[in-house]
Amino acid sequence: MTAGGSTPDRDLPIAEMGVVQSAGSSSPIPEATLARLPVYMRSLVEMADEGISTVSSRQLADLAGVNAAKVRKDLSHLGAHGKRGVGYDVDRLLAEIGGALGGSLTPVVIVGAGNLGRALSRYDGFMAGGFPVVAVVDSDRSLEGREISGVSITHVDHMDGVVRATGSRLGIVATPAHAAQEAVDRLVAAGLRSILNFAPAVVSVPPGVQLRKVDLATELQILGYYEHVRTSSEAPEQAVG
Amino acid sequence: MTAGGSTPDRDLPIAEMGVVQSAGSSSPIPEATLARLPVYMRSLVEMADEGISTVSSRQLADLAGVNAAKVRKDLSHLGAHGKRGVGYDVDRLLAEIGGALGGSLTPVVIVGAGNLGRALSRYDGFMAGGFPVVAVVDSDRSLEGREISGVSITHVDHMDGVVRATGSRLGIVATPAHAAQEAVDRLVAAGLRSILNFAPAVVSVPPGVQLRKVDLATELQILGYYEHVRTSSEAPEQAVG
DNA sequence: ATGCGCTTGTGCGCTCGATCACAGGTCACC
DNA sequence: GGTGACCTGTGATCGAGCGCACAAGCGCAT
Ligand SMILES: NC(=O)c1ccc[n+]([C@@H]2O[C@H](COP(=O)([O-])OP(=O)(O)OC[C@H]3O[C@@H](n4cnc5c(N)ncnc54)[C@H](O)[C@@H]3O)[C@@H](O)[C@H]2O)c1
Ligand SMILES: NC(=O)c1ccc[n+]([C@@H]2O[C@H](COP(=O)([O-])OP(=O)(O)OC[C@H]3O[C@@H](n4cnc5c(N)ncnc54)[C@H](O)[C@@H]3O)[C@@H](O)[C@H]2O)c1
Repeated sequence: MTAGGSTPDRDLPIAEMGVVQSAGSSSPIPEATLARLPVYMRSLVEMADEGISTVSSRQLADLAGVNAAKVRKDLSHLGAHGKRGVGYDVDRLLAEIGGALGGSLTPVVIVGAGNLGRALSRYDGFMAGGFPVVAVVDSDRSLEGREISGVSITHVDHMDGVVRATGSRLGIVATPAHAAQEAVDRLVAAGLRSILNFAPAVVSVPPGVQLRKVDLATELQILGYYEHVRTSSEAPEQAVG
Repeated sequence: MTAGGSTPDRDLPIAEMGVVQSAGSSSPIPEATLARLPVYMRSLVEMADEGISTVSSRQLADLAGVNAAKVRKDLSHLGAHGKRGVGYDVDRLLAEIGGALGGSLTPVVIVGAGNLGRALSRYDGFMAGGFPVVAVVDSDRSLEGREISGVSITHVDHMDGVVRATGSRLGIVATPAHAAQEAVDRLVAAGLRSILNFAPAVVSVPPGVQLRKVDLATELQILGYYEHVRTSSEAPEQAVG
């Protein structure tokens, strides 16, 4: 029950945990930086479209809504050398970030063709971002064969074959919570090593499998907390001057 | 996020550092803890359903997939006193967490009734979690009046009235990226102070407004990065071929 | 050639979160 | 009543990440 990949608890060999070492050409790249690279990329694409060829860390920081020093440190992680006194070359930066993030297409399989699964399947932003949805599976046989934006739904029992046939490298779980662990297990069994889970359930994966979760209910509840605190401290009037 | 509200501690003058403390009853509760409370809550609800009345930090930690000490420290933040040698009372803990997170219902308004907005509107988990979707607005007049799970779509121009009439306290932005800033501005103008943004755009809000974002594309890209690093370090021979 | 303004790259201190470890409290059982 | 197993609450330590601030590099105007 203790999630191996998501929360490195006690039993994991610490040596293997942290980052993905140095076989490739790139450096480790810290998570926090990693999470910002796509944001930079979006801003850079916009600039490139406008014909801007050079950008300073300050400008990029403003567009991305972060600190300029952070931008510089982030970019330094992927060896992107800008010119002092000038800034960074937009096109080169795009290439560097793109390369660091994986560059080529990463086909995605979605498990669960309900409300959320269908919305995700139809989302063209994934395709645009290099993550084409090439397969959708569900346990509901009545959905079998139905098409969603060019991809026909397959029964979850055939996941193995579908994953292999389509070359999916990344799985998205959009099943009810009680089926999430099973869905994840099947994805892992099919050979996937990167999974994004939308179900509000704690699932465990074997070591070496990357599991991330998107917990919308939790996001709402965090906002709800602040809302609650605000209203209960605003109501009793401004006691402190 | 140039947002003044999204990361309170960073943007505020250090003098103001303490969070919301003064008037309210509860302590500040750190973000990291806040994000885990809903997870604990889910596990606790399950246990309560099974008739379990007492839980130790170890048990809860296993269910939530985290460290036991972390559970204890988290719970200590909301003054939830367990009994040494025994554990925590499940029902009391549920009440305490529920109270800390806001307790009562927090009505939600969704901006943008496209793929994602409709999926979110139909999601009954929000209602179950205390966040009923009481309003849906869109700029597309052809959607006006159409119903989604009991809520009829209103034109975005009437947002003010709808928000007031429904008592919405929390806004969800599910518009295209280019309309996100406008949507946020309108929500703020309507009096909302807590917003969850799904659009992949950097939006800014006035100080005091809580803005959180859910960036699905970024999640995929982070996974894609690890996938990329793994494959390029696992199959150096095959890749060269 | 030289000075000046602009920008990068990064060392440093700080805060926050995670984990360990242990003292102190509780209960069951004999 | 005493003993031992168990569990909580928290001080201490460690690491990640953030932002400041500055030295070093670059290019243009003169
Ligand atoms: N809909 C939303 O907006 C939303 C928002 C936040 C979180 N979520 C979460 O996302 C998940 C999906 O939500 P939804 O609204 O799409 O639910 P849904 O009930 O509409 O769809 C779930 C789908 O999963 C399929 N399924 C069930 N068991 C399966 C299995 N073992 N293997 C494969 N497929 C299986 C079902 O047939 C169904 O089609 C849920 O866990 C939900 O909590 C949804
Ligand atoms: N669909 C997904 O699964 C998904 C996944 C990740 C991110 N997103 C993001 O969520 C957002 C919505 O995605 P979608 O697929 O639902 O897009 P969509 O195009 O299907 O829907 C967008 C809706 O917003 C409405 N809209 C446009 N401008 C508006 C305005 N100014 N005020 C109010 N409403 C307005 C449109 O009329 C439309 O109904 C996008 O930013 C997208 O990038 C979507």
